[in-house]
Order: sequence, then structure tokens, then C-alpha cells
Amino acid sequence: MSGDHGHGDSQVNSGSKASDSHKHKDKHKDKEHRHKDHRKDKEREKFKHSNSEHKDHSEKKHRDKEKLKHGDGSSDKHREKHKEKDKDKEKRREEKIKSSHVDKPKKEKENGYVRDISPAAIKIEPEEDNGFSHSPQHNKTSKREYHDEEFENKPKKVKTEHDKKAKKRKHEYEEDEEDEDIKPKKKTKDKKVAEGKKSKKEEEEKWKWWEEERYTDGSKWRFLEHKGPVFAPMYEPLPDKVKFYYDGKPMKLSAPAEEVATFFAKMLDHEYTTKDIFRKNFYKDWRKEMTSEEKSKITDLNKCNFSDMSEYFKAQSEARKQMSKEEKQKIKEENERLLQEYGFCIMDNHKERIGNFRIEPPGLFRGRGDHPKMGMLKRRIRPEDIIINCSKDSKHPKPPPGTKWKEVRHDNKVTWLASWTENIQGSIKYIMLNPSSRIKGEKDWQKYETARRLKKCVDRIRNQYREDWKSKEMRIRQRAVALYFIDKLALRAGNEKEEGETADTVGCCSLRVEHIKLYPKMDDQEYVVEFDFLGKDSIRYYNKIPVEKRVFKNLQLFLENKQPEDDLFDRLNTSILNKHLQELMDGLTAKVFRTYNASITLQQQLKELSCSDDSIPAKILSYNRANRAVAILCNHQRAPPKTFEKSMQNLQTKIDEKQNQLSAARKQLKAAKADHKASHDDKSKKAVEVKRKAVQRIEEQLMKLQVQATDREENKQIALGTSKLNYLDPRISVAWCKKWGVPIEKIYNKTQREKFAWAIDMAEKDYEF
DNA sequence: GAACTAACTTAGCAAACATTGA
DNA sequence: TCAATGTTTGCTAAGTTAGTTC
Repeated sequence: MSGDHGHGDSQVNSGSKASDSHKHKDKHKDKEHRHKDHRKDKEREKFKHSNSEHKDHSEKKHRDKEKLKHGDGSSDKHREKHKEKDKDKEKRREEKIKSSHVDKPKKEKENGYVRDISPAAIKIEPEEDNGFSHSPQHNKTSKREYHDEEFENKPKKVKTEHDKKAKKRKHEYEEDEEDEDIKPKKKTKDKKVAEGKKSKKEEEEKWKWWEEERYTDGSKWRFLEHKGPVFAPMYEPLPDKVKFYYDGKPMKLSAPAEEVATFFAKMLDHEYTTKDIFRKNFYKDWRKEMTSEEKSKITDLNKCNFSDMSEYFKAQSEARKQMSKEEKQKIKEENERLLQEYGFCIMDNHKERIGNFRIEPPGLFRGRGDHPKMGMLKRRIRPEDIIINCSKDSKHPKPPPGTKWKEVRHDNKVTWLASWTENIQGSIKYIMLNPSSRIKGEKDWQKYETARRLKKCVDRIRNQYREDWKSKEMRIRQRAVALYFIDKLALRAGNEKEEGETADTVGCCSLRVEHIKLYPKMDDQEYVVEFDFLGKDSIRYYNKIPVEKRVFKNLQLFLENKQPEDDLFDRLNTSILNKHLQELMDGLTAKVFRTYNASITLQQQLKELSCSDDSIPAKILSYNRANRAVAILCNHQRAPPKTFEKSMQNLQTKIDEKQNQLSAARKQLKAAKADHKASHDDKSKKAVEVKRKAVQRIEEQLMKLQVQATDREENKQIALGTSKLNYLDPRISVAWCKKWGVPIEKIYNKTQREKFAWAIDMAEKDYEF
């Protein structure tokens, strides 16, 4: 790592950048922190960024402000954009995907696949195509041609590893013929057929896709069959006794207007129904649903009284809670039935769980943070809005009677089963598979392999960006400083966003001047940067960190002549950054740093914290601490649980009791000592010992409680789940469990074990990320 | 190369469910 | 047994990224 000495690179000319980057973001009006409560500043302090690799170096003094040449002209990041998700686009796409139109399923059977088919039956399902392993060679089915093209920017590493296994697998094929499916544990296939549902499930779950070859042609599947989505239940008008009042008088609303009104009524207890934007948006959209009569009558939202409706819904949900066991059971069974019928698909010979097979019901949109569209009506999705994706030769899902799908297409370059365009942002929503599915698992695995490749070249990349801090070109310096933040602080890339369309949040590349403060000196530290901005989901990121002098100086330079609302990195955006990263390493993007730093931190922390003579609970505590370190790094916060204070109080009571116990015990010990002093006999000596032990024991218990309290307190606003699920290479955890004899169930619950089945199966105790 | 779009991952919240303990 | 408390799951918003179009 460079010693960072001065440098001479200064080419003058700085004046312009600010003016360059004039953009007006009228957003700043409310400086108010809509920030989630002042979370975690404390925690942050506690967990000083541990990335030892990049400890700040004290630089040799110096340098007057460098002035740099700007690499290029344009810097304005225009925000004006047109929304208009419209037919044109649709058309374009349609053409592109030469979608074959709604082919009526030839056989017109009423159920696409039968609920109780055994795996064996499933295998036969795609008629022309059974016994295929999902490797392309075996495929004879597909109606499309699959060219071996892309996919090749995929991690070599993955491939190798994969190939290794795949090869191994191949031998097995050779030896015992086909059986692309499960390594038969003990059952033969024929037996499977005979066996019941349960074992079928077991078998399905055990499918080790990770031992098979992957597609290399960019296709995601060869065969896909499903039943389509489940729609939201139709609106049921309110009973007549439930009234809506306008201006104090009861008023019967038309069904459409009433439905939208109920959405509002259901949210009445939420604070946001008091917010101006929410009310305004709601009111506007509500009016669209009203009859002209209603429109003319209802002219002021403030005169609307929804409380009767609100009470009704509360009573309903209360009644639901009070339902008898049988009734509850019935509902449960119905849900189970739906799940069985619609919750699975067949993809390439395997029955796979669908992640979200229910269409989102209509309601009022509530974005996160200060969202300009909060309160808008999220409209009901009908079959006519849905695009179905499945294979041509599958039994196509049937739309509900009397309706049609918008389109049925057969695109195996994508993983989704159905999609629709949502009306708030005009974005597309998808129905996709569950994380336990092959298609998601492979991708996940690959993600961690990419991060591991980064591990191998991260030093080089760090050296490179440190060099780039000295570049003559502004854009390069900005890129290098941004990358440093992304690496050191695990910031997100930070795409530009359309103003007024979403909450005002930023990531690294979109940081604005107002989001950082520079302190040449703060307490006993030099070159401190203070970050304060709203990130994804409007979660506040607040952090003060000392940076290397050169970074600091660069930041000062970037800030020159800029307004608070100007971009800090006016010569940079995520696209530029990612293109650069791609050059540094195949498959490298900004988010890989997050994955890499999260995983490597977990591994390091586990190494540091784990202790062989710890009890299992103590080990788990260590694990959670390591996990927490990552969550803090990634700024994964949560609202303190509603019951937090109370549960803390309870704990505190216990602690207090323990403390009383302790002081009582101490008194007794003291007394015993005095007694012994007086009598000097054996008996009193023993008594002293006994009391001493008691004190000790209580002290320990007290300490445990206090640790628990600390632990809980520390976790108050930190969410461990997100990192566990998305950033931490599960093999690290699996290996750790194996190494320290901790049952995997203590670390991963059932769902998580399903998602990480591949890791659980393949990682040994010596696995190194 | 900016703008736009599709596809997919990441995220926190709250309802549902499970467990604990009075 | 029931309420309190803790955990899991479902939901869907909000990101990132790559690809396409203009």
C-alpha cells in the first residue's frame, strides 16, 4: 500500500465542477429527519470498522489544494425523465419476444398437474422429455434453439467447482445409468412410486441440484408448468349497518367507492393517514372511483368519517382471533389446499415451490419513508393484466372463467412464471420461485463464488484505487474515493432516482454534498468524515469515520464550489463505476463488495470470538455477535420491537432481584466471616466457604443476565436476518457449526436450512470463504 | 452515452404461529 | 390454560445490474 506521499499531480482548474453540477433538487425542504429514529449511532461507535486491511495511514503532511482537470464535459445528471410505461414499450417487447399467443392447451384438462403425483409421475410429465438431466446435452425437448452464448462471464470459479462435482456426478451416471434426480438414499425409484406423499416430499427436498451441471447457454429451464397465480378475493360490500358518514350524515357509497374507502378505514390507526401527502393522494384516487353523484357530494376528505368502518374491521379481526379451533383448522386446510394446488410448479422434472403465488391485493400504497406517492390506490390486478410464462409443451394455466390472460409466453431465458405491471411506479412485478429452488440456489451460490474471487484480487484492487486517488483526472479520483467508501463502509452503489417518484434516498454514487461533513480534527482523530443520509428504505445511515488524508483532501476538493444539494461525485454514476469494476475483475460489481466484506467479516469474527471450551449457548452468542458485526457494517436496522421496552423491563426486574440476592448473600458471607474470625473453628470455616460459593454463583448468574440484557439491548435496532439471508456465505456458518459441534438448527431455522441446503450439504468444517 | 426497461436481489414490517411461563 | 413473549413467514417495496433503444 502506497505510503501516500505527496504527489504532484495537480493540474489546475477546479472552478467549474459546482456549476457543472447544478441540479436542483427541491427536495430539501424538509431537512427534518424522517430518518427512522436516531438509530444506531451508538452501535456504530461500538463496532469500529474492523477492516484491518485498510487501516488509515497517516500521511506525510501536506498539499495545498489540488486542482484537477476534468476528464470530460458533461456532468449534469439530468433528472427529467418521462414516465410512461406504455403500449409502445409493450409492443416493442412483444415483437422482440415473438411471443406465441395464447395457445390453448390442447388437452384442456381441468387441472394442469395433479396434486398427488409422485415424483416418478412428475418425471414423466413432460412427455417427450423424460429422463433428462438438466444439462443441455440431454435435452431433446425444447422447441427453441439454445445457443451457447453468454453465460460466459460467469465465474470461472463456479464453473470449476461445479464441474468437479458435475464430473463426479457424471461418473455416477455412467455407472448406474440415468437418475438425474436424487441420489437414492436407500429407496429405489420404483418404491418411490408406491410410497405416499410424505416420502415424495422428502425425496423432492433431497434433490441435490448442486451436483448436477448447469445450463451454459443462458437458458434457465427447459420445461416449466404451473397453474398460474391466485387472485385476491373479490370485494365484498359492507353490511348495511356499517356506515360511512359525510359531514356527519350517513351516506351509502357505491361499491367501488366503498371498497377504496375501506382501504383507508383499515389504515385509520396508522399515523400516515394523518399525513398530508397521503391524504391528498388517497383523496385524488378515491375520487376516480366515485360516481359523479358521489363526486359532487364528497368534496372534503376532512368531512369524511370512516370510524364506523374502522371499528367494524377491528371487530372482524377480533372475531377471527376468537374463532373456534375447528374454524381455524378449516381455514388452515383451505390455505393448505391452495398452496398444494398453486404453490408449486414443475420445472425441469422437479416440483419446486413458488415464492409468491398470490397476486398482491388492491389497497393503498404506502411507500417507505417520505414517499411522494403514499396513499395512492394500488389497483386490483385482473387476469387481463397478467403475462404467463411457461413452456410451450406444458399444460398452460387456465385463467379464471370468463377471463383471459394478457399474454402467454414461453421465454426460458427468464425465471418468472407470471408478471404484471403495477400502477404506482409502473414497474413490473413477478411471480418467481422460492429460495429453496434450484434456480435461486444456483444463483445464490454463484454470488458467493464471485465474492470469493474478489477475495483473491481485492488487494490489487485496493492498491489500484489508492493509486487513483492521485490521478490527474477528476472522474478517476471520484471513482476511486467512491469505491473506497463502497469497500470500507459497505455502501450500496447508489443509482440515480427520479425525483418526485420515490423517497429521497441515496447510495454511494448519489451522495450529495449535504450528506457528508468533514472534520480535519475531531476529538483525538484526524480527517474524520461524518455521513448522514437516508439509504435504501429510508433507513438512516449515520457514521463518523477517520479516513486517509488523501481521501480527505479529495473530498474537500470534490466539495469545492458546490451547493449542499449538488452531487458529491458529479463525475460518477453506478454505470461508470460498474464498468470500471468489470474491468478489474470479471463479474465484479459494486454489490459484490458488500457480499465480500460481509462474509469475510463473519469469518474473521467467528475466528476471533469462538472459544473451544465455551458451552453451546456461549458459542451461539459468539455467532450472533459475529453476525451482528456484519449487520452493523451493512447498516441493517429494524424498528425496536414494540414489546422491547417491556421485555427489557422484565429482564431488568430479574437483574434487580438477582442483585438483591447478591447483596443478601454477601451480607451472609460477611457474617460468616465474622463468625469464623470469632470462633476459628472448622465449622465456621466451612460455612464461610459455602457462603463464598453462593456469592460466586449468584454473581455468575447476575453476569449472565446482564450479558443477556446487553445482548438484547445491542440487538434492539439491529436486524440480523438480512445479512444472514443475503450476505453471508452459508458455507462459513455450516463449517463453523461442524467445527465447533454446534447443531446447524441453532443457526438456521427450517426455511433457512431449505434455502441453504446446498451449503449444508457441501461445506466441510475446514471450508474457507 | 443517456434514458429507459426488465429481471432479479435485498429489505423491513407486521401478521401468523410457536413457545414459554404464570 | 391463557396471556405474554419470541420466532417465523408472507408480503411487497426498494434497491442493483445488464441490456436495449434512441
